[in-house]
Amino acid sequence: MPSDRQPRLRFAPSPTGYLHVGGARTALINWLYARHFDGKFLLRIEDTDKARSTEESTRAIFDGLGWLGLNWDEEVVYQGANLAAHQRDARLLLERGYAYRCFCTPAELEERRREAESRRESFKYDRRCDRLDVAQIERRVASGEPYVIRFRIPDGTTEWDDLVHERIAFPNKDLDDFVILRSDGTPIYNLAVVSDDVAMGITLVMRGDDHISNTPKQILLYRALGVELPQFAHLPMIHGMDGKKLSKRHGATAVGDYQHQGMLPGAMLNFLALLGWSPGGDREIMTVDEMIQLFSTDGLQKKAAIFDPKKLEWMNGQHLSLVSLSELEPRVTPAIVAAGLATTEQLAARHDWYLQLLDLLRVRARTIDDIVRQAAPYFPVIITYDTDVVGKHWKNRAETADLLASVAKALETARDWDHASLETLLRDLAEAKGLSGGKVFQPLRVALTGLAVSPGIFDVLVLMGRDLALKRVREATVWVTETQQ
RNA sequence: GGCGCUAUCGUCUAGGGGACAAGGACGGGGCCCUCUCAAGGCCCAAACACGGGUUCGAAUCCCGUUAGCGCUACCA
Repeated sequence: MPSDRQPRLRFAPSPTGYLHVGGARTALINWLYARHFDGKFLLRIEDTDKARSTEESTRAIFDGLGWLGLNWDEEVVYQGANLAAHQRDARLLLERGYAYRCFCTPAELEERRREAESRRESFKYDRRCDRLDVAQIERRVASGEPYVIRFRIPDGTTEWDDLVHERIAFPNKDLDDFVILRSDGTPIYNLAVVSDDVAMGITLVMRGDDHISNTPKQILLYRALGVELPQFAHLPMIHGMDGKKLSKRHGATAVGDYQHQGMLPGAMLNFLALLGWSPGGDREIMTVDEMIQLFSTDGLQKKAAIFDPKKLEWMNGQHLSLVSLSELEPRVTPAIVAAGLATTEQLAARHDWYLQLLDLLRVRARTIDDIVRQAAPYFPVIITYDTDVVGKHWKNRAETADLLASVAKALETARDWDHASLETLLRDLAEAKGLSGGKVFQPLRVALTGLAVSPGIFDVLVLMGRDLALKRVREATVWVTETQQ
């Protein structure tokens, strides 16, 4: 039984695009299994399709996995490098009589497929080349006629106990004598996968359930090769909101897209894990370590899950507040710098202040981009006033200009620039003017931040500092005065 | 067409014969808190696809139907 060995799992993407969220989910579940059961998680790049594989895609896979923190335990295996082994296995199967040469050309096959279709029959290779006599085969091979190697499907039924589904069975009569080696000597997917999985000592093959129909073919290959079978687990697909397989038209499908949208890797992992796995009960928000600890194949889902970006955002907001500031800082800083608000050096020079700012802003942010947007007013940059907000809180320009001028004057007199003092000062001002707190604080918030959303107004003042705060209020006063009709 | 997989609120899910007039979360609606927003608290609407069995009893087990999805290459 595979269970008495140390579990060895692999994630085997083909480098033909970006790291898709579905792929990332598959990688994550493999990784969680390996980490929970103290096994090994390996990475294999399936680059045998030279035409579609690119180095850029390979890098994107590394980057995506790296960002998510899904580290692999041994050197990356490139399938293309195992060509000789694949050919050797194909040869072996031919010699042992499990496979045979087929001289039918792609054009002939296509023709027969079309005929079958017109007769509304399903096409299956008719094994005509398996009936060729030895002398004829030798003659055709000697003449240099191209041929492929086909695997001969035996009679019977092929079945296995899937870790996610239960028993899955395929009558062998429904299986086709599939090609394992092309006429140019390169291997076909199913052969390459089995050959590599055997070589890598994989004990559990966990992949998307779009591979279910490949599994009986692969099991037959394992048997013919005379090697021990791994366990299989087929994970459900991820669909878009319309229930169709997640694709480009659903918007962001690459892991990198979410990285750039300001998601935290921990939140992404948490969200992806819950798309097809549940720890049971009502548990939802988890750190990576908690997921590893809680992981169990019992919670694996059979049903395809729909990717809901809304829930991802919510979850990211939860993680934004949950992670330590030291973990958050390096995620946010590059975005702050990229937005031109400050340089890394400037942030380092006011480190305590910066952390305080982050701590205050993260409460009401759902993405890192939200934090950056809200952080802008605290840096000496030009801010703009949101039109909707102006219309709401600066409706009467003359009154607003008057109010802001009074606020500025009051703030100038502040002896101590701290929360308590400022609160006393401004509440007194409101009372003197016969206004409710909100009538003063809201217009002031707009003046300071240009936004309707911010931390408590006194925290904003303290964090902004006397000079910048006063500058913002004076500038707002001028702006209000100049824009009134 | 053939083969396979799947089926609980709009979405992610709990549940695995009696604890279910089905629980949690996102999203939606409302209220509270409050200087705003977020967070938080409280409340509301919202689901066992359908039909047969098995059983004293079915969301749960079995069969069928339907629907969705996947595969059906000298792609991976």
